[in-house]
Order: sequence, then C-alpha cells, then structure tokens
Amino acid sequence: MDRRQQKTRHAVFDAFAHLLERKSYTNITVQDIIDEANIGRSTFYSHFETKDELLKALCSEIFNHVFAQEVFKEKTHDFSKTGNNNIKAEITHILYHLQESSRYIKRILSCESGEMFMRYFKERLTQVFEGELEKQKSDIPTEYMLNHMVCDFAETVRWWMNNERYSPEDISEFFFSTTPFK
Amino acid sequence: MDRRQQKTRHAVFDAFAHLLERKSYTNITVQDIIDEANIGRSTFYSHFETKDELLKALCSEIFNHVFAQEVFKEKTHDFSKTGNNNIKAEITHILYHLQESSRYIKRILSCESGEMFMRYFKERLTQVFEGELEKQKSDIPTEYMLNHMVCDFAETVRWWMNNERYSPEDISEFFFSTTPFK
DNA sequence: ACATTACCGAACGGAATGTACATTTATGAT
DNA sequence: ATCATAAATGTACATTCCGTTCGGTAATGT
Repeated sequence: MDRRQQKTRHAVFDAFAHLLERKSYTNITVQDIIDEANIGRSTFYSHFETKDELLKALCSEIFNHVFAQEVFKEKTHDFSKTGNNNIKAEITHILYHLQESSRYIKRILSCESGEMFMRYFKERLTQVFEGELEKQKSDIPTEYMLNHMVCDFAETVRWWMNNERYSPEDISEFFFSTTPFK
Repeated sequence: MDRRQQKTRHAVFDAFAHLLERKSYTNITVQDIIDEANIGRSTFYSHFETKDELLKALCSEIFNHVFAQEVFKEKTHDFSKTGNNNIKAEITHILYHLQESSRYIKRILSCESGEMFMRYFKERLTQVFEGELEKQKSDIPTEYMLNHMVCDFAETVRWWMNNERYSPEDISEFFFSTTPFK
C-alpha cells in the first residue's frame, strides 16, 4: 500500500480519536475531521464514504488486534480436549488485548459511537461463544443463552472501561462469577 | 392541556412510530414526520426541539406505563418482609407491561433509536434493582453487579422483542435462570 | 526518469435544519 | 354567543453540512 495512503489513514484515525475527546460523535462533522487531520476534503472521501464507515474501519482495526492470533488458532484446534479452563484463558487474553487499545475504546464508548462499537463487538463475540455454548446443557433456549453471554461480556467490558482500576484477571473473575458456564 | 396540543402530540408520536416501520431513525427527517403527521413545520418545532427530544418524550411515555402503579407502590412498602419472590413477581409484572407496548418498542428497537431506548430503559431499571441488590452478599463489587443485572435484563427484553413467541413467564424464567439472585 | 497514483482545495448543487412572521383557526372562560 | 388567548399554519430565509467534481500539484516506486 502506498505510503501516502497509510499516512492519510492514520492521520484520520488519530484526528477522529482526538476529536472524540472534545465532541460527541454526532457533533463531529466530516469537516472537523478533515481540519484536524490536515488533509484535503476530497482525500477524506476517497478513503471513507461516510463518517460511519470511518468508525467501522476503526473498529475493525481494533478488533483485528483484540481477537488476533493465537486465540483463533487455539479455537480451530481441538478445544474440547483441554477442558473448560481454556474459555477462561481465552477471555482473559482478550481482556488484555482490550486493555492495550483502551485509549481508543474509551473514547469511542464515551458517546453514541459506542453503540456501533458494541454492535460490532457483539458480532465478533458471537463467533467466540458460539462453539463454546454447544457443550452446555440446559432447558433454556440456546439462542437466549448465546445472546446472554455475548451481551454480558460486552457490557462487562463497557463497564470496565469506566472502572479501569481493575485488572484483566479481576474482570475475568467478575464475569465468570455471574456466568452459568460449567 | 389544550385539546389541539394533545392532538398534535399524538399525531406526531403516531407518525413517528409508523415511519419507523419503513425507515431507520437516522433516515427519518423532521420533514418526514411533519408530512406523515400532517402538521405545519413550525408546529412541530413548538412541541419538540429536536428529533431526539421527540424520541425521548415517546420513551418517557412508554416507561411511565411500563413502570407504573403498583410496582412502585410495592417498592415503597416494606419489600424485604415478603422475601425475594417479590422481585420475580415485579419483573414478570414489568414484562407484561412491556408486552402491551411491544408494538412501539419493537419499532424503536429496530434501529439506532433502540440504543437511546436502551439507555433510558437502563436508567429506570437501575432504580428498580438498586434496592434489591443491597440484600445480596458477594465478593464482587456492588457496582459491577448492579450494572450486570440492569444490562442483563435490558438485553433480555431486547432479545424478547425479536422472539415474541415466548410469554412473560417464560422470559422471567430465562432471566432468573442465569441470574445470581438468591 | 517516468508513468502512476494520491493529494489538494475551491466551487457547486442539494438536502435538511431551525427560525421568523404574518395569517388563520380552534379553544374555553365569561 | 362573544371574545381574548393561544395554537396551528405555511411560506420564506439564512445556515450548515454533505458529497461530488475537476484541474492542477506533489509524492511514489519501479
């Protein structure tokens, strides 16, 4: 990829994140971002169709980091063998990654953009929990349980981002203490 | 209140709800609402400052119904005497009220407006769960638990609105089956 | 060195917002 | 039934933001 494109892309992401410190998502205009990023108007539009697309792109970037690498490798490997402790390990692992991106995430979560973040986040989490849930047995509908787990974890993370005095291990502990995982 | 005002107010609420069937919240313009409600432009603005205010007003209307009457009366009475079964009764009661407003709620939840609905909803739920939680003992922070309960229930309701084949009792059952209430 | 590709930025049309105002109409109290 | 009050009307207008276009400039990498 052309260096100029990378530069622009990063400038926009950075500008966007910085603006989120001062203004709420809805109140940030494309022009604001352009000015803050110090790029031309048409340049912005050659990278992102809309402000929403920009947010989506930023979220993707974050999630590709958060859900990266070994996590998925381990998942495609035989997971059932090693018992249920691995889901806890996996969760903690994800929490560590989230902590690394927390500066971005906190800002995004601080306003309406947070809702979009949560939506994308839940999509990813659904993939993570889907497999894990098959092993559970219950008279409660599986779809309910899946939604429950995903929302539970996502909301835990949102809460955490406003209570950063806790460590990933703490949060993992909290999460599993209210969860019906066996 | 002047009959004309009531009429206008209802016309706007109705128009808004109908529009939500066809368009998403962001894509509905004030002009759309004005046309659908068949009122003058300045009339709308004399009632609601913005589209967001309109949504807020509609949510308030709904919640005043959902959390109405006996629920709060019972709460201000001595709740602890009757044991923890009452929280279950209260929840089921709220679920019945939600079902009655489900036509509105489903539409609101179907797009971005749903996030605002959820925010207001959680505010109300926090009040409901706050007292109930004091009786619980745990090494998990109370603030975490409160947030957990509130989000859990709110998300359960959101899920329910997309799975209406279940009864209020079913949902109550699901909810308490994953909840650490003693 | 050269073709390619990204960036620039002014300019424009269009859409939606929110306000202003002069006019008409409905309301409810006397 | 009258009448002062207050709400609704709708046109008009200034404003803001959006998304696109286009001719020209500068950076890139091969």
